[in-house]
Amino acid sequence: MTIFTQFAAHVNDALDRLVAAGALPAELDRTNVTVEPPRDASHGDLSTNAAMVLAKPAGTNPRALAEALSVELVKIEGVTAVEVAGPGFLNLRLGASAWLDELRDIAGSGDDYGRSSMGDGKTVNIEYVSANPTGPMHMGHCRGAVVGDALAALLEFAGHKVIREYYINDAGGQVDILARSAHLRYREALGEDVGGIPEGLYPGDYLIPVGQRLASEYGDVYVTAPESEWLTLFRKAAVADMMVMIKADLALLGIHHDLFSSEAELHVAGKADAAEAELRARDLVYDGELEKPKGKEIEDWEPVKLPLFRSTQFGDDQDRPIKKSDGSWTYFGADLAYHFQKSRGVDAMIDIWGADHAGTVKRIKAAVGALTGGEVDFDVKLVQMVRLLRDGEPVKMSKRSGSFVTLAEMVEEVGKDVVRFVMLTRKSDAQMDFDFAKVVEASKDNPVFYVQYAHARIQSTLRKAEGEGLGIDGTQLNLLGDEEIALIREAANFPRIVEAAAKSGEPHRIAFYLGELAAAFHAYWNVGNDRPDKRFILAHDPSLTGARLFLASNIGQVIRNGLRLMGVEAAYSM
RNA sequence: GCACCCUUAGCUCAGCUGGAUAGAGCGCUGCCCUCCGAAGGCAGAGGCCAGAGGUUCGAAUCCUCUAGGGUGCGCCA
Repeated sequence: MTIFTQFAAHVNDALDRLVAAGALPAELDRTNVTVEPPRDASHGDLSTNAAMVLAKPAGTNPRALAEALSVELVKIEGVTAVEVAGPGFLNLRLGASAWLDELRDIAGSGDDYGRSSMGDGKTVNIEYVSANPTGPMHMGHCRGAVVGDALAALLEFAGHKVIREYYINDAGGQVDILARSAHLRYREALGEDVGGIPEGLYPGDYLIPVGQRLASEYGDVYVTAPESEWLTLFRKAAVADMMVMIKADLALLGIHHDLFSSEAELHVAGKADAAEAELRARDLVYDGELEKPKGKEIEDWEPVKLPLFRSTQFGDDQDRPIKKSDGSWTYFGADLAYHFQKSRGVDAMIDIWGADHAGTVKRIKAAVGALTGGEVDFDVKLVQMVRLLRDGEPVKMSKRSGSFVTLAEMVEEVGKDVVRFVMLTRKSDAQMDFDFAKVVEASKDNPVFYVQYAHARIQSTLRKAEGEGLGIDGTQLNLLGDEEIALIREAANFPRIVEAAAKSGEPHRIAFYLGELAAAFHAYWNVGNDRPDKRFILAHDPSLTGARLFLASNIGQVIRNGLRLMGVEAAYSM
């Protein structure tokens, strides 16, 4: 229970008393009643919109209801003043003890401060990364990976049971190309001069060891054999190697999935057929012809009869095929089956996709909704592209096809924590720039540095105090004054931010919140520049020092909790 | 042609799912360090929230249209 939920309950009780007194009808919908800190701190500690929300249905006006409610609110313990303001806001002022209690609560909860039961133990499957198993992770995958991972941690902290899943696209044409590329490297490993890598195959050097492994395992058995004899075998081996590489890349970012599911195995298990049968039974799949696509000249267009999903019923501009003319599954068809399968036994599913797949969101949501009968919440979160810059100039990609800035290179240059933090400093549906020079700058306009610096400053202060024989003391918190309580007020927002971020699926809010908390801490710190009596360590006053160190240490706790949700290690020195 | 995302201070972006006088950093202006708390601090200027309608006690936030920018759009993945 936080200070906000606690007083929300008190406000609710006060409304009950008005109902009991006959001043308010009993059956009013109170879901829109909020008890929040006002934006402007001068308005008080807490603010409720109860009078404005309830006045109309109660058949009265906001000001009158506010006056009546204020009489009840002043009776609440801890409330020192109630004002009716503006169009009918009720602003509450709290005594210092309410905030000091919250500070004690931070200390008592420690790593669990901010944890919420909002999710009610519901199981959420979150699928993210799911990069094609054809090469190492590159920077394009990075943001989705970080956002997905942070969201998973956030949902877990907010009371959900979370399954982190990676969907391996190991059944499409691109893994056949991978197999052929591996075959070429295999021949190369056996001493053949293969020359350059032909157009249409993956040129990356990372396939060389795959070829070597295949060579040592099978000798020259498959050198001249027809593709049909080695394709499946090589594909499987190459995909396995790629996944080892991808997992290693992800580990560099501290990302570990609980579940890796394979598209190929899905087909073997007949899941796609089952999904198709289900959809046909509901007349959501039929055999029909596709229209010729607009806006693009296609020379070899021929109408063909295909099994189509009725996505136009759900707002798509045309029905979409689930199988190709050769009878194999389209990506959409397989994806549909995949979602059908993973919807079993979960309460909600979230996919993190790159914005380039935006066009397919509608149809997959429609299909999943139809297959699950709307029983499972399903959301697709799109992550926009990242532009890589260095000192404001776009980073040049190598001209050679198949070459890109890899995730490993990014992490190597700036570090895991910087990559993770920066990727969370924008709303995920807005594009962002990642400037290699700026993200490591030690200055105030670099939020990574600014937040870490606050934490490091707190820790070094605690170390310094210890060196002077002064320690944390939470027994005389009443020595803390208004400026210190302002800091507690900021820290106390953390649980609300966690819930709001989890509910909206927006982990970036944690990053921005930490920036604000750090700013509040630095501001307080800076008061000590001019006024030595406001410094944390006062050799002549161990009691006040102890109380302030208690405050500082718990601000540090909140920063750590926030950083942990982002997957970032807190710095203990800079 | 169509779909999705974006448009808030000179620049880069927040804005707590509809609340009060729209915020932060950078940049700009003016002040503030002869070690030990200036990789900084304080104050100020700067806004028709792209535009137009609508919804209601109340809109940057929700709906519709328009204009810009981005991404994507074959049975690819």
